[in-house]
Amino acid sequence: MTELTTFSISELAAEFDLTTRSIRFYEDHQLLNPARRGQTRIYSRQDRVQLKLILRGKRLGFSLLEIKELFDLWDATKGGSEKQLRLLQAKITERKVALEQQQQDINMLQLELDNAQNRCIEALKELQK
Amino acid sequence: MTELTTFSISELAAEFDLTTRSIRFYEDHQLLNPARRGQTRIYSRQDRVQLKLILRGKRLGFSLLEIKELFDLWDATKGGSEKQLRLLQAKITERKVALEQQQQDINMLQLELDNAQNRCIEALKELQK
DNA sequence: CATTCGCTTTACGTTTACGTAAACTTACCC
DNA sequence: GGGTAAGTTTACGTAAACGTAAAGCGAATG
Repeated sequence: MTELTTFSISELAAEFDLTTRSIRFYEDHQLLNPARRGQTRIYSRQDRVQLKLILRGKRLGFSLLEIKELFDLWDATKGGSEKQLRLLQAKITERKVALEQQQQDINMLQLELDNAQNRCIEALKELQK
Repeated sequence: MTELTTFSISELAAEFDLTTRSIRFYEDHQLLNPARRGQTRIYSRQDRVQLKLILRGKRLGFSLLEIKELFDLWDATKGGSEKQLRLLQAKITERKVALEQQQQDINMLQLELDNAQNRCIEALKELQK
């Protein structure tokens, strides 16, 4: 019962619809850290999860640098000093505030889109006559 | 009873915490279209609303081009042909789907941030001992 | 054994969203 | 009317996030 537990770079590229160039770019900027067999990159399921997180962050408008910051903060939790941990707390809170702002933005925009849609429907009705 | 109904470029820059350069940049790319008194730009409340929308779009990770597209679509509603209107419908739906995806992303990320926060709190408790 | 296929590094090019500097009007204040 | 504060255009610079091309390695396939 051998589960598929590793991935090649092009498998991941296909699955998430991005280029291998992008994936290597993320690695260059330390957002990924796959194992190697010789020169070839081998991605674990953990690496794949990590990639998912990157893409999620991107969809939310975070820069790669900000995403890296979040990863680093997360890693720092293990064995951080009190000062580190308090800073981490602050950062997390900061993110949460930003996300709440985004929630609001989304709600507003959804209202406007609904609005536009109605206007659209009305206009179509007009044309029907 | 004279209400404050127009704004200078630096007033808006101050209010929304951006540079005048940015505001002029948006105009260059047809996201704004303020009146002029001589050379000087004069922004109406409508212009201010428009600027708000731009910033909201940006916070949601839209590019300026995408934001312009939304504006154009909105404007096209007045006096669009049926074909235009149907295309607009499709675009709006597309946007709504993307926003729902973002909602999900936000929810997931919020869970993870809560998670991280708890982990943080636990780590602090450990240090307390 | 030659080739093809996928992966690799290296490196220069491109787009987006502004920053920054220069050189110039316009408006207002004393 | 001289200065200064705020506005203007023009133009070159820059960081982020890749695209794309070149040139090479390693394995497997006919």
